[in-house]
Amino acid sequence: MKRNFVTSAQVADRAGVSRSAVSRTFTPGAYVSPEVREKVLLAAEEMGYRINRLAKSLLTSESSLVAILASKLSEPFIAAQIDALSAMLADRELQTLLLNSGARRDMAAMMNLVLEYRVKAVIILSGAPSEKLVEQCLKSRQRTILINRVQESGNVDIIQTDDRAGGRLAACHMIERGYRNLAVVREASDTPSQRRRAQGFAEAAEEKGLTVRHWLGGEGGYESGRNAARELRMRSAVDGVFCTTDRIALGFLNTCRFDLGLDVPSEIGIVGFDDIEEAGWPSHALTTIRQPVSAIVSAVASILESDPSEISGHAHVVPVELVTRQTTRP
Amino acid sequence: MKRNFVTSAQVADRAGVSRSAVSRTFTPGAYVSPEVREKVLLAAEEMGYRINRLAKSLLTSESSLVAILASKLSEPFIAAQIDALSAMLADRELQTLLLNSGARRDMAAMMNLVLEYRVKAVIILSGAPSEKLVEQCLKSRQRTILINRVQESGNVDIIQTDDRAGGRLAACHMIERGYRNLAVVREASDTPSQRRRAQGFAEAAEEKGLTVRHWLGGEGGYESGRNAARELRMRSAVDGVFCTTDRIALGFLNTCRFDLGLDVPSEIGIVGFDDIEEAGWPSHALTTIRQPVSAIVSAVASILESDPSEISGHAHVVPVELVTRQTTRP
DNA sequence: TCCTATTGTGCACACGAGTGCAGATGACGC
DNA sequence: GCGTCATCTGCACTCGTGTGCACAATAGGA
Repeated sequence: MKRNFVTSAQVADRAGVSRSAVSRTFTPGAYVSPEVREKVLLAAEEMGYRINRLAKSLLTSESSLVAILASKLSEPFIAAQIDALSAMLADRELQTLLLNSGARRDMAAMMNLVLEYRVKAVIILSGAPSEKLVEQCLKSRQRTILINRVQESGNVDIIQTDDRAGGRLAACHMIERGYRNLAVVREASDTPSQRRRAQGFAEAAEEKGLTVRHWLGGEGGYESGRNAARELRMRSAVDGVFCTTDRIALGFLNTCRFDLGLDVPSEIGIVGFDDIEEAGWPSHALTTIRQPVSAIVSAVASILESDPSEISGHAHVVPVELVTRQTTRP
Repeated sequence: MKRNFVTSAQVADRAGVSRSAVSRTFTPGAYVSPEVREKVLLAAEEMGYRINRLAKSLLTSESSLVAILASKLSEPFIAAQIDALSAMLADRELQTLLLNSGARRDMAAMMNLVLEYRVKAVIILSGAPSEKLVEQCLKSRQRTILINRVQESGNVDIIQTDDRAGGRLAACHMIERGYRNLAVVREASDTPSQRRRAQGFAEAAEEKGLTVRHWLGGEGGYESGRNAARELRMRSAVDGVFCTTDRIALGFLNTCRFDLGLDVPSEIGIVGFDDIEEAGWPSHALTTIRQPVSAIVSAVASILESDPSEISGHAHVVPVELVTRQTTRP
C-alpha cells in the first residue's frame, strides 16, 4: 500500500536547488528569487509534486480539519445541515472530516479518532453523542460545538434553536385555528431538543386551559409518524397534532390521508418542525416551524473565527418562525 | 492556535520508561512486558494521551482517509449514498473526508487538497468533476473510484448503474400500459448517466415505432420537473413522461396534479429513476427504476479491498429494477 | 561457575515539511 | 581596490511517531 509520492527533496534535486528553496516557493510570504521560483515550479509541475499536508500540519501543529459528527445522514434536515456546513468550511479553506455515528458504531471510538486527527474543532449535530464523550473532548482541550444539544458541564459552545418558542408558536397557532383536542408526537430516540419542543407546546396549551396528549415511539421519523397516526386516532378524538419533526409530521399526514381517509386540515390539523424542502411541496403543504439552517451555519462560522482561548460557553439561540401552509385550517 | 497535545515522550517520562515502550504499547503486534504496558497505560490515561495520527501516517505513509467528492449533498439520493458509504468506511476503520464541490467552488483546488492529504482513495459521486481533474488524479497515482460517470482514459475504477437498461425498462413499461406520446425529461446540468438513461428510453421506444420528445432545462431536480411539466403540457399532448431522476419526477408529478389539475396516471403517466424514499410515500407513489445504493456501496468496498497494484479499470455494473406504483396505469 | 538462550528495552534513524541563522554572492559607493 | 550592505540560499534542527538493531538482564543448563 506504500505509494511513492513525490517529495520536496526530489523536486529540489530536479530543479538543482536546495529543499528549502522548494519549501519557500510554496510558502506564501517566504522569499525566493524569481529565477529559482520558476525552476522549482517547472520541476514540480513535471513531477506532479503536491505538498504533504500531514507533514506540514505535524510541524506547524495546525490542522485544517474540522470534524462533523452525526447520525442519520440521509434525513433531509441533517443532510441540509451537513451540506451547508461543509460548504461554509470549504469557503474558509477548512476540510470536513465526516463521522457517521449511526447504528451500532462505537461512539467512543469515533471520538478517539477525532482526537487522534488533531482536528481544529468538532461539530456535533443533534441526537448524536453521550455526555461522557463530550466530557472526554473537553478533557483533551478539544474545541467542541454542539448543535441542538444541551450540556450542563460548561465550556462548550452551544447553538440551539429556540425549541420552546417553536412549540409555543405551534400551540398558539392551533388553538387560534380552533383545534381543541391536542397531541404532541415525538420519536422514540427522544432527543433533548424534541423534548423541549414538546414542553413548549404543552406549556402554552395548558396556559389556555387545554390538556395535551403525549405520544412517543417508533423507529425513525417517518415511521414514528405513521404509527402515531394509527394509534392515536384509534384511541381518541385528537384533532390537532404537533410533530416535533417534519419527517414525523409527513408520516402522520400521509397516514391520515391515505390510510385512514381523514381530511387534513378540516378533520385533523398537523404542524411540523424544521421546514425541510419536502414540507413545502404541494403534495404535503405542511404548516411548520422553520428552523433556519443558514442561521445555524453562520453561528458556527462566528464561533470558529472567534478566539479559541476565550471559550465562551454561552449559547447562541437561533430564532424560529411559523410557516403557515395547508395542514391547518385557514 | 497552537494547542499543546500530550506526546508519547511525555507519557514515557511519567511512566519512567522509554518512548519506544510507549509506542509499542499502542502498536498491536509489538511486544512489551505486562508490567511496562500497565505503567504506560496508566500514565497515558492520566495525561489524556492520544496517538497523533498525522505523525503516524507520515511515517508509515499509510492513510486511513478516503475522500468523497460530491455536489448537492442534500439531494436525497446523494445523501443516501454518502450515508451508506461513510458507514461502510467506518466499519473498515477508514475515515471520510467530505469534499463539497457544490456551487462556485473551485474543483481543481479541491482535488489538490485530496492529493495533499494523501488519501487512500477518492470516491467521486456522479455529476461532479471535469475530465481534466480525473486525469490529474491518475497522474499522481491517486486511486480513484467513479460512480456513475464515464471516463474514457483508462485505469480508473468505475461503478455504473445500468442506465440504458433502466431507460429501456421504463419505455417498455409505459408502452405496455398504453402510453403513446412519450417524452423524456432531464436537468440542465446534464450528467452522462442521465443522458444514458434518456438514450435507453428513446432507443426502446423507437424500436416500437414511437418518437420521443426531449426536454432539457431547469435548475435543480425538483424545479426542472416543475418547469418541464408546465412547458411540455402547454405545447403538446404528451401522455407518458420518463424523468431521469426521482426528484425531477416528483416536481413533474406535483405540478401536474396541483397546478395543472391533471389526473395521474389516467391522463398522464410518470416514471422516475433512483427510488428515493419519498418516491415510495403514498403522497407520491411514484413508479420508478430502482438503483440499489447497497450494491453501489458493496462494489466500492470490494474495490477498496482489492489489490491496488492491479488497477482493474473495468466497470462494475449495478443492475436496476422496475418498481411499479401508482403513477402509471395498472 | 560459566556459557548460552531468551526476553525485553533503548538508541537512533526515518518520514516530509517549515524556518532561524549563518554564510555566500553580488552590487554599489568611496 | 576595498569595505559595506542587501539579497538570497543552504544547513541543520524540529514536529511525533514506528521500528531495526544492538545490548542488558535474567534464567536455565552443563
